[in-house]
Amino acid sequence: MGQHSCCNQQKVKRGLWSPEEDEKLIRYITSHGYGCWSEVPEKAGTLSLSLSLSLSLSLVRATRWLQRCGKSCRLRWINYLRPDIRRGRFTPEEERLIISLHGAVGNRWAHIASHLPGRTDNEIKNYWNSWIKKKIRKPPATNKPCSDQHSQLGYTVNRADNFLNQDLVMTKPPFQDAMFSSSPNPNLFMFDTGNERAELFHEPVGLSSETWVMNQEQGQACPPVASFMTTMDSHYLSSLVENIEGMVTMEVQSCSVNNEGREMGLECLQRQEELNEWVVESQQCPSFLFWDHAEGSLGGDEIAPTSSNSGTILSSYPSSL
DNA sequence: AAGTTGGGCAACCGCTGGACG
DNA sequence: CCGTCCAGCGGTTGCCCAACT
Repeated sequence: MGQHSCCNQQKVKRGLWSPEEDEKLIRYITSHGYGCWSEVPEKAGTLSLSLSLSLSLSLVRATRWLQRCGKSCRLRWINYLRPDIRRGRFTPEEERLIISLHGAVGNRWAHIASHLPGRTDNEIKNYWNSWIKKKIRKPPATNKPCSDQHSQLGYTVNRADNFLNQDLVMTKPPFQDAMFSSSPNPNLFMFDTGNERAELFHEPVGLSSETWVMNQEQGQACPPVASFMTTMDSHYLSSLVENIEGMVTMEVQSCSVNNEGREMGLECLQRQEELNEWVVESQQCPSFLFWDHAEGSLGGDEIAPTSSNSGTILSSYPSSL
């Protein structure tokens, strides 16, 4: 546990920043900008020296340098002192965006922050972690909007809590398009690939109720079941269950993934038949999420053609999200 | 009133990758 | 190609303070 390399040169202070230190940094950055963070502490202190002529010499000596490492200065500026920082509670819109983006990109806080002007990655990360803690502690809800319908249909309505103790695969490189290209029902899945992943979360294809199609088998109008696969972590799963009205949760236990996803697809197909009934009854438009909690790695190139994975199918992704 | 607990969050640490000599 | 430096990132720590006992 050594000091960071940039902190070796001289004795640096750690811990909370004092208002004086903040002032030094702000003065320096606003008048000079920041080029090389490692130079900021000394230069900021020098600037402060010229502004501190009225102080006693000893005090000036003591404050000559901003006794922080450049890294600390950078962090302080980016996370706290920057003028465009937006503070205060997250709005519901921001919350939704965070949930959506987190589902798409995982713990890439900087990426998520880039979509929320004025918010820092640190802030979002802290928010997410504390928020999730709260969610986990919450006692299980007893009246999910769809629970009645699902119990009638024999669906398993899961709560996030049921999954939180399982080993989860955090967001991994996305699945490959070709991975399950010959899945028995091509409508059942869409596969998120690379950069398209986030878009899928924003605008799940086929979720519009205006594009309902005839279900040939049942002869009834039925919304297309737009589906996509993703790896999800427990946090995101929790947020879905807790916040999305009309959440439908379906589970496929211990399905295996063979080289073409056939076996998994078959099981999903059975589920889809059940789902179709529900769709007709409820006039709702769900989609599938595939949540993998398999042992070992899953996702992207790491999916070996013959690997066997357990998995969970979660459905419902209302278009209102 | 004093001690304890837990949440919020600022700050730190270690790692990674890009730039550059 | 290799080594060094540095910015940036995500995980983690630890402090502060309010709520609770």
